[in-house]
Amino acid sequence: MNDIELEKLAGLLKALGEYNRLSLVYNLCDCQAPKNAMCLCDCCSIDASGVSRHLKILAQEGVVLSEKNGRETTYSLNRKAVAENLRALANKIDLD
Amino acid sequence: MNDIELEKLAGLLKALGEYNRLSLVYNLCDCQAPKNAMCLCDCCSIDASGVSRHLKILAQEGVVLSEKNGRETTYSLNRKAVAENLRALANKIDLD
DNA sequence: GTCATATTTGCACAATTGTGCAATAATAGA
DNA sequence: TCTATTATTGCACAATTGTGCAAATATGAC
Repeated sequence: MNDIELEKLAGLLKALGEYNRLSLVYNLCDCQAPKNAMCLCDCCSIDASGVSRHLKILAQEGVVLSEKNGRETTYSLNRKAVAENLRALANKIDLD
Repeated sequence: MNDIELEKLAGLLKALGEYNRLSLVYNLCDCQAPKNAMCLCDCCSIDASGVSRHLKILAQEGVVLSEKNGRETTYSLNRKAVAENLRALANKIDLD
């Protein structure tokens, strides 16, 4: 693991390591279909602009995938990628 | 997963989500025996006080275990606990 | 076109964070 | 005792972060 990859992994963990963002991720875990931002607003205690910014960060770090449909943007978890990164780190720390 | 647990998990991820701290963790991954702080200083570009603070944060979040032996404190990864948390999140995100 | 809905952005601000340097504490060894 | 080593803490400061509010943007519905 080189510096760049480490930096990238740190970015992912940092994105997940904020309460409201992790709440968004948990919320998205349980839904099959992508959700729009308004819908995701309900799961955390901040206003729409804050949710928008958090979703942007999550998208930048590859945690969520966003798709613009007309006037709404829907978000879904980038499940495989995120899980893979987390498992790789877990295995590095503790092979079983 | 209730709010408290989510907060705790966010704390763990946040602790891991900083470049120098993640470097410390990676460094500890590869060593069998606990390392002292001076030794760990070599793996990141900050001074001893910074390393001390980062290790304190990692210890608070349960990432590392510390043991005071005379004038040195040795650190080791809390492997099982950290890996378990990461795998639990990975499974939540992408059950396979 | 107008209006309503969904989202983003600009601005401000308080709070937190990461860092270095110097001082301090704690302790082993002479 | 004195000295060297290891680690932590106090202070300062720049940078980043999370947030709300208001304005702006985009687009669908009419």
